Amino acid sequence: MLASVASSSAQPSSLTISELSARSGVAPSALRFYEGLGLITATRTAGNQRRYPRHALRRVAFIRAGRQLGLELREISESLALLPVGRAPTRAQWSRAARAWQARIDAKIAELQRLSTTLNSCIGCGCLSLRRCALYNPRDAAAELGQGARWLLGDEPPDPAAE
Amino acid sequence: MLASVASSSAQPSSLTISELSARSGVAPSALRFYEGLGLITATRTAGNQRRYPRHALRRVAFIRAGRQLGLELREISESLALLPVGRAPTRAQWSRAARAWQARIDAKIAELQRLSTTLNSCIGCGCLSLRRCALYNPRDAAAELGQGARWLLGDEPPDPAAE
DNA sequence: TTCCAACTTAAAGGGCACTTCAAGTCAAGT
DNA sequence: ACTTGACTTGAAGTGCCCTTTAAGTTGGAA
Repeated sequence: MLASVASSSAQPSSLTISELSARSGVAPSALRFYEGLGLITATRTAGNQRRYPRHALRRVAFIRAGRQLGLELREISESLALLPVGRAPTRAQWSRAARAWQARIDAKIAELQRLSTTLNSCIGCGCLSLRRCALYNPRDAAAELGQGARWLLGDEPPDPAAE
Repeated sequence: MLASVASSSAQPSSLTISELSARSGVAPSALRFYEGLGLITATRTAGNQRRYPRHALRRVAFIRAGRQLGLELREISESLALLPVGRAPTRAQWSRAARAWQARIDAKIAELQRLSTTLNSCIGCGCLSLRRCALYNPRDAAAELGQGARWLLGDEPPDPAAE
């Protein structure tokens, strides 16, 4: 079962696809899929089976982190391009790659916090007007309408016609 | 062009699908799709065209916010069930619905911050070991390995065999 | 009345990220 | 040698979220 080649001890110098799958938590089919997209690479044995260098694990972890972040594989692929394929990244390389993600994470968090405060303010002020609530006009609500009556709960202040 | 029925003034009492589309930023096809899933509803004119009450805009905004959050339409549908279909929500109803989202937003932010600190620590300490880096074993890395040598950059400390 | 833009439907298509399947090959133990 | 489990491929299937298309109807202005 152990497909380790040389060292029978703790760390095999290369991983089979099922080993990489087990250690990364990513299905073999997904790993093949990633390979098809060029996100990871593998060498082949004489019998045409894939063997992954250990640092493929890093790439896969990177991919999963990106997916979790909500990025598409194409975008992940671009960030991944900052890391060397055949060997472990240098500290500088890793730093560059990680920093690229950092920006996206920060943006994502900021976006969520904006949504959060918007929702909170909707609760707090009871502002359920279609025209005034920031939820409806996310990008320009605050700027566009600086003042105006503050009616609660109803969609509109005049026009009591119900439907 | 204006499909407003009664009031020719500022706010039509109901919206055509293209009006709702324009005001929500969601394509008509998506609105029909949402309707098929029961996320929004519309009355029909004598000629079978959809007419949306103005507060449909709120529902659509809610849906988009949820999508932005990364939720599936099925989950959004559940939260949406807290809001009344035929009229504007009361403050209490809105509060309940919004609070449900708040929890998810908070969780998502926490998750992103975890990823952020993980990446940062990887850069800071230069920890690129496959076995030690939190990126590889997100859930148990910190717990599993409390001590050990701190080698930098290489995948492994012994076993200098390259491939 | 005539015209055209906007609307209707059902069905098919598309992008993404995979998974599943079928049919076969490889590796390793007995 | 044989068996069994892990591997290989390409193609098709899946789930989600829509979009596009085709063919026809409606609504409002000229």
